[in-house]
Amino acid sequence: MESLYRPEGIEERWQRTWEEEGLYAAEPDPSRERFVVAHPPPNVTGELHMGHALQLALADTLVRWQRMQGKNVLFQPGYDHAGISTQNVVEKELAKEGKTRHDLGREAFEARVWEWLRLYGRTIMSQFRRMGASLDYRRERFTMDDDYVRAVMHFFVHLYAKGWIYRDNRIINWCPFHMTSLSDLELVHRDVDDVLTYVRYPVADGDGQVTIATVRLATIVGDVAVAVHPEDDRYRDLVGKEVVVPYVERRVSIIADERVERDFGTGALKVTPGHDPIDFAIGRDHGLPEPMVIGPDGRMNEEAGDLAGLTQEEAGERILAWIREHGQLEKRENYRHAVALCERCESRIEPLISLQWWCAMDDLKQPALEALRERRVRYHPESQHRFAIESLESAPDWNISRQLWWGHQLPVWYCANGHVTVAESDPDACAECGSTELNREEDVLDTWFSAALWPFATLGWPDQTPDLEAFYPGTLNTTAREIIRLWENRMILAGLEMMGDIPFEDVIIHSTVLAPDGRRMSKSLGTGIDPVEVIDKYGTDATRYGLLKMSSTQDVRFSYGVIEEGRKLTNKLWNASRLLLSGDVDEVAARPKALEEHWILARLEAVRQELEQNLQEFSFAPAVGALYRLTFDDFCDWYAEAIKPQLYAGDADTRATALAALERLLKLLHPVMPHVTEEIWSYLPSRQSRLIVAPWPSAEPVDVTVGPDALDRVQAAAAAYRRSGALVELEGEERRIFEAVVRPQGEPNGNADAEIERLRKEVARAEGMLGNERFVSSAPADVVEGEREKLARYRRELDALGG
RNA sequence: GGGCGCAUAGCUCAGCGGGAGAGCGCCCGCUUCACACGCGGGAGGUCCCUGGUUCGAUCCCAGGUGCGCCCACCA
Repeated sequence: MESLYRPEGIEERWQRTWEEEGLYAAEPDPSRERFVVAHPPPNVTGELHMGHALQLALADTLVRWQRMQGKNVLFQPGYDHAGISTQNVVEKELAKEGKTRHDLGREAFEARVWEWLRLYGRTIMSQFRRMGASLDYRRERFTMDDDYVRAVMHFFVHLYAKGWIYRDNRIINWCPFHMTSLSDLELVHRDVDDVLTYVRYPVADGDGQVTIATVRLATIVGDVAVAVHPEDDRYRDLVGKEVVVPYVERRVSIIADERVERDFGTGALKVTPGHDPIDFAIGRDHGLPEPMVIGPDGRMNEEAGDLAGLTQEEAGERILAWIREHGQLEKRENYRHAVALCERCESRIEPLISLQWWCAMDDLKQPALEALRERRVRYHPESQHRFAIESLESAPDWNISRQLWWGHQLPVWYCANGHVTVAESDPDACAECGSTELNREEDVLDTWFSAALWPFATLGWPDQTPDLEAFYPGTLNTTAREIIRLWENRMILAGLEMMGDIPFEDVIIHSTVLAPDGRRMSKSLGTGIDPVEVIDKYGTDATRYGLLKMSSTQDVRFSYGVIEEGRKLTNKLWNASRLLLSGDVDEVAARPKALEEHWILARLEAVRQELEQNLQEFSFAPAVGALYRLTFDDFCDWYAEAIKPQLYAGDADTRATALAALERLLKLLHPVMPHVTEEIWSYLPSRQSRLIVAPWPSAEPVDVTVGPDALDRVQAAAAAYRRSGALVELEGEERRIFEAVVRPQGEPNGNADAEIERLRKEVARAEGMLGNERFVSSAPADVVEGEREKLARYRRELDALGG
């Protein structure tokens, strides 16, 4: 064993060994309690990023801990086909060849996606392995697997039969690049500099005018009304009258609607139902026509008359010129506001009316809301639980159709007579008229529609498989904040609807890892840090440690310092075991006799409890902090130093006990740092199995006759001596330990006077507090008692120093 | 505009009613037979501001300031 721990080969070797020996494998076993984590399936085209790395570190730590506790663990891996995202990647490939998907046609394009995936996709699991993630890789699932597709169709047909899936013409978010609708959750908003134009609409049959403000002049030709707030005194008399829309010179009514903001612009809103969500809602309620003047390509269409074929910008300029000529321009002002963009291509979203498939949420979400309110499913931290409930309560009907080619095609067929047939597999004839001329709906489903089934479709559902029986409902899920509405909530409602039970009990919403400068990690900003590079440099164990240590707050800045801390911990542990494992090693048995031996076993037990408490509460940062202090301060700096004389003297009991202590330390560290601990474990003569499946220490009761505070006096004396040369008198075992640990460090710096001075100040402080009657009478008894004990100890130490 | 969160040592962050802490960085001393990627010691802080509660507030409450993330149909 060399003195520097080198993780490279060791980590890779254990990852291979664990997997080959089947130690990640999960099989149904009703005799054991289960622990099931359906890990979020990454995009099939994806690469490991810091969010994945943190997610894996958190989940795998819990998984390994539970496995050591003897639970039947299923840690489920797999991929998501990620509709629009994957299609985007392959279309970019095609673009390099100067082709579009339309050049290939749908079938050839789909074949091309599969081919691309065969060559370049599904590579992320090897990176998951490098994170040490103990997923049952034999069970890898893909949301486009035949069985999974069957599950998705079953889900759709079920919801349709209940009347919860319907088709309707509504305003939707249209991406003119991808030529598809998008849900609200697939948009990003960004501030842009725009111009707000104030345009006068003359009142027909009379004097006066109404001025409206708009940033989209081109949509004027689609205006069907002007709306004002019903309680706006400025316009009260005009409601019911008509105004003339500029350029098209069409007469439209002035209507009253509460959705109009009185404070914005002039308080008058031009109503364009075809191209604005609010206008659409107002239009529907007032029974207005819904002309669309912008086509799916983002250009003006035939409805726009002589503007047809122009871009919106060009059309806007023509209209502006017309308005100027007619003296109807009031003013133009710069205006910065947020616009909606496609999250994949950042094209500006066109709101337009389109015939789409929808999933009604009102009934579907009720059981999920109940489960959340009753806390049968719990989000952590608590603030996210409230957010999850609120966002589910307000969830609108879900646009589930996408005009893409990559995804689950809707199981819907149209016959020549216009009837709709919905079936799990290709129907021979129309369910209504028997027509055999059937055309399948071309749209595919929103990726999240299939993802909602992940916890049970991965187990063979809709078939009643042994796996489904054994591993549903699951236990835990981990995810990022922005995924709550897209995925977590939908898994809960799908699980309750189809399985009659929740998919998991706890959801950990983990931190967002920001770049070291506090900005978002993103490739486009150049602020991303590749976890694989971090692993290459520091090792997987150190990276896991660092990520866990960072994970305490909602948003964390990535810090190499914390990863480095983890690396030092692996190195320290490595060297401590070199000390304890050198020489003749033949026995591992806790036979504590000396004070420090009892003490370290008590410390290990105390930290075991602290660790369990922290992990149960998903408080990872305090957990790894406790492990660090245990290893460095307690195990190495005190215990190992204290036993050195006996160790060098060849005392068999000391060594056997030391190895037993090391064994327990390795077990506590293993969930966080699996590789270095398994490597050291392999040198222990007593080992009967791999550390990964060794029993958690709680199964081995330790005789704790000496408390964790047994070395307090020695440690205080050592601190005083090192700080000032003050020699507190110690006797017997305490003196022996003091000399073993402290003396080799050389002579102290200062002199005893400084220590005496410090102790006097402490005595004065404690006396002051205990002399305060309000404190003694109102503070908790244990606090007062604690102060008394401190005072007594300070006085004793002062006496010992002759102060 | 809404929600959530954060402001503590030069940096990254713990602590969250009774002594202000860790890691890194910095300074000093140590080639001590596990580790110099180490050991020991040290310097360094109106615990963001203003009020309130309390015998006592970095910690609880209210308000303010600054920052971050998520969400959002004021055209």
